[in-house]
Amino acid sequence: MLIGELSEKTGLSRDTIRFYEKKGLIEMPKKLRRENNYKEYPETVLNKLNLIIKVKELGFTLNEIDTFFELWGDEDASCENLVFTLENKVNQVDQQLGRLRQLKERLNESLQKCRSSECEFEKTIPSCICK
Amino acid sequence: MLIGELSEKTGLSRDTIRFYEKKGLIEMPKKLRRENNYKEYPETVLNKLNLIIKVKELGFTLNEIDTFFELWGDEDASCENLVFTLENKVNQVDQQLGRLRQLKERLNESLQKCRSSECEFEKTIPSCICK
DNA sequence: CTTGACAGTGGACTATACTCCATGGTATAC
DNA sequence: GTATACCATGGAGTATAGTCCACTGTCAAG
Repeated sequence: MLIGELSEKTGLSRDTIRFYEKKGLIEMPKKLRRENNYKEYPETVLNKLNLIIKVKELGFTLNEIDTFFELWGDEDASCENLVFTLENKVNQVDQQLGRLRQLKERLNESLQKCRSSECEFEKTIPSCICK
Repeated sequence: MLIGELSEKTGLSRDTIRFYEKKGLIEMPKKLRRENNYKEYPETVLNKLNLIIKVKELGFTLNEIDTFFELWGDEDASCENLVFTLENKVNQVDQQLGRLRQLKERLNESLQKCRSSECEFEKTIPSCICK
């Protein structure tokens, strides 16, 4: 199929598909062209793009997805590698959650100070933030 | 003081200070120069940079900080505006927390499938992610 | 034939927060 | 004088994930 059809089937823009191709996430051998040099995208590329979409939804970056494919994009792919990859991402998310919780605490501390009239401005600098 | 001293006192690089100045976060009137055209940064700029550092630690972007200063960078500044600003940021953080929690759930769902041997590869596509 | 849509390629742009590079001037120590 | 560090300015580069622009070619419909 041509890129327009692929775009429609995946919901990705043509530019996005070209971007992924340029980035190496999908591969098109030179011979997969029509006579007018238009690219004939095979079903495998459609499948791969759908996978990219799903994996991106799970919070993976394009670079991570690239590494992802290297790890288990072969015929020998197994769920062991995948478990490892997913566990790593869960860890990342946990760390982010931790950081956000801390940030929220700090914000609430400053808020408390502000609300309790302890806050004052010294030379446009609010004490609830700087002390 | 010169930019090197300011850099040392704030922990920010010279380039970062110049970047903030270019971005308008700190202001240097043209007349605050030495005879050799070197900039003479007053104490107020040091104070402001320290505030920027603190506010960035609270999760605000530089653009947000810019708006921040407009709201309560005047002599009439009060904690009312500040409370509003901080509450908004807490809300943002809460939303991010929500998104991350959902993401974690989805990851754990895929992980569960993977671990339970329900997972299989169809044409390099793992079913735990695509089904 | 003309027009409009589609396809291809390469490059620039967007947003964010810096960081690096190039060039030229200033000041100090050897 | 030389070397080194500091200062100034402007512009490019980095990372990420696209998006837009310019140009050329192809194809189908009017």
